[in-house]
Amino acid sequence: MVTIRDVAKRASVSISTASRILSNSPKEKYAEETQLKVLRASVELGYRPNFAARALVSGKTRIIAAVFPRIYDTPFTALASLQILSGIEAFCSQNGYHVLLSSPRMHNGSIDSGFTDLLASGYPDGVIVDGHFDVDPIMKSLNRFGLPTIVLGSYPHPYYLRSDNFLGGKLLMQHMIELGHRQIGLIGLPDGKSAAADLRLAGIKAACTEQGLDYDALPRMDGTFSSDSGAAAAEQLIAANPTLTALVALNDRMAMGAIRQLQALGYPVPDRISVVGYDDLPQTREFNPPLTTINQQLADWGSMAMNMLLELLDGCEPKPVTVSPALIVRQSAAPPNDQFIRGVHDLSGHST
Amino acid sequence: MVTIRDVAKRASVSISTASRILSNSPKEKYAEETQLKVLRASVELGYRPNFAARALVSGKTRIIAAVFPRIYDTPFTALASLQILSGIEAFCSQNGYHVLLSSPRMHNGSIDSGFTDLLASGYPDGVIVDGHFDVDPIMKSLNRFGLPTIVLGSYPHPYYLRSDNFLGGKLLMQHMIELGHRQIGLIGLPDGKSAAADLRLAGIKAACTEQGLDYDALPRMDGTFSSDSGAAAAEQLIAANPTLTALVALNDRMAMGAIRQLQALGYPVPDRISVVGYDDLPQTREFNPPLTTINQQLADWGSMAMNMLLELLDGCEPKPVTVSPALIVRQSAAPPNDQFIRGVHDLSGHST
DNA sequence: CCTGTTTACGCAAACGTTTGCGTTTTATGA
DNA sequence: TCATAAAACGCAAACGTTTGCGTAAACAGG
Repeated sequence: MVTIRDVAKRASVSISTASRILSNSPKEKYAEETQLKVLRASVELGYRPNFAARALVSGKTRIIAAVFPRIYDTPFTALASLQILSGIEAFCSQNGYHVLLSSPRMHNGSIDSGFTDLLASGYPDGVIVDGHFDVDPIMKSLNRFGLPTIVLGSYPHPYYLRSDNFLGGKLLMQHMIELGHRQIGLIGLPDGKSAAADLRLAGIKAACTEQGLDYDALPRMDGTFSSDSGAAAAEQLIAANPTLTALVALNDRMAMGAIRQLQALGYPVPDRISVVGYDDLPQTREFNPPLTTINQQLADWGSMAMNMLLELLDGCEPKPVTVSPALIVRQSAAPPNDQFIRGVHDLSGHST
Repeated sequence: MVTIRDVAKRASVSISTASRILSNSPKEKYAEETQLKVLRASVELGYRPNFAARALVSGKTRIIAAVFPRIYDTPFTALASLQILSGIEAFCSQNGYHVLLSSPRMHNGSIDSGFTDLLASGYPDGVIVDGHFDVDPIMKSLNRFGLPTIVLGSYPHPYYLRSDNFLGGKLLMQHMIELGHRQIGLIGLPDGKSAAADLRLAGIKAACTEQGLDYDALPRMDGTFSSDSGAAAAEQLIAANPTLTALVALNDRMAMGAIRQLQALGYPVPDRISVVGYDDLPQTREFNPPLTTINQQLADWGSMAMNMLLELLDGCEPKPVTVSPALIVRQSAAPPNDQFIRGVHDLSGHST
């Protein structure tokens, strides 16, 4: 291994001079000739600063821990997490940071000791936690060690980055109402199950109120996030309310399940009934029909979170950020089709 | 920060004694009383060894770099990568290692300098590279720094971990033949495009030869990995060969596209025609019908790769591993159905 | 030519560990 | 009781950097 000592010797300067030139500390000035000597020696020897030594003296590792508790459990949310991770990593590699991936596992109630050791050993300079799940024990550990932390999602924390789920729900419902739908079924989630879902529903309600629709009169069926639960909810909703012209699901998976079920029952989407989702999962683009949904701009989250974290590392107080989602109009929602509505009872007889 | 010095002082022993007891070096023996004193002092003060100092003196960081070049590009292969990553991380956290995630980006032809800096700075002790894509420039960098490396996939390397694609293809084809299919269409990939695909085809051919089927006579249409290309291939195949009773696709995405297209054209799967894929993507389970496919045991790859890497770090020569894939029988393939075969021309008239 | 200031650079301590070797204490044997 | 061996522990160097401070050289003004 070629050390800074070797470089200094070859350039016939002292170690401190070499160090200062190589890490171009801003304050000091050096003769141009000296700089060149050192720089040349450095490349000739292929010098690479030893990171451990740097970390030891500076107290900074330039490592960021990305804590994504359940990234491996559920393939669907995993893709969303990956989008965020991608942003984090891109930002880090451009700014000389590195990403340590950590997915702490629960060991009969308490956290994986590997995780706490990681935090305690002065390893990462800062942490970005995916707070979309229940991360209470994790946050407790983090607080204990006082590491600069940014939280993604709804978990309460002074430095958060989250999506405006209220706005998202509102945008989605506004779109359906503007298309002309009045008979709208909701595929929801049980109240209190997910903070994000509750807010989306609140947004939906707000849109109704604004447009003079009675939210409480809308038929609603709750699912469990999964595609199958969406399918079941759709079947029950349409059976109980044959005049529905639209279904609003609180996530894409349930929306896709609903569409598949409706198609199987002989209800073309969107010709007979419109269905929209929420999340803009990658596969919704390849879905048939491509899904109208809400995109949370996850691709930008990584760099935004890192910017906040770097502020925090600089000792500043970053402002928490609430990201505005965007409506993505594709082909699973269309204006209600009178022809189908009149023929609804005949049509439904087709289904097996 | 509480250092080992503090612990030593509180236990009134020397630093070296404290160090040896805390890092329980095997050779030395200490009076039980001393051990207790030190251990007690350690927990009372909440001592955590400083990782940078350890790394500096030992020359080992206990960091493993997981290099997944295009993990963020393609959501589909991303899920496979995540499965592997999950295994790597689980193994690492159980063995006191940490995972540094790196997805080097190409910058007009040459690699992201952040990546090479990472490797050169003595950061990771070892590297696991996903060699399923074109990783030539990355491997060049790695070789330059001589880091212990394990390669996943078909990229040529002394220490590899790969799937037996030949066997997978063979298992898949055998299954179709055993179900009774003889009129089988292939949804392939252009020869030479992917080493894995070529081997899968070779395995398919071998199964044919064994069972007395003329491989070269099988109608084949090549796709481009994507769902849409699978749909197009299926449509052309069935149009040109109306007596086909089965389609074998070289990956799940094309298989799923094919099924969707066939269903849209009025060919029920698997009643009229069977379709199988390869990869066992997570979504194939929720697909309708659930896909019969080949599982590559990716969940085990992480720990296997890590075992190889640790051997390498110990100075041993790990044996490269070829993992045997497994046939996953679900519901997208069934025996050929004579009734449908006879009525094939009538049925196809139904499609729009 | 002398004093004072700036510029350019070097000395050495410090960061928190590990570890080879030396030293002290205790146990062993005669 | 003394020599010897074994056990238990401490000293100090080393890992590769960064950085506060000191110093020599160059330069300015009088």
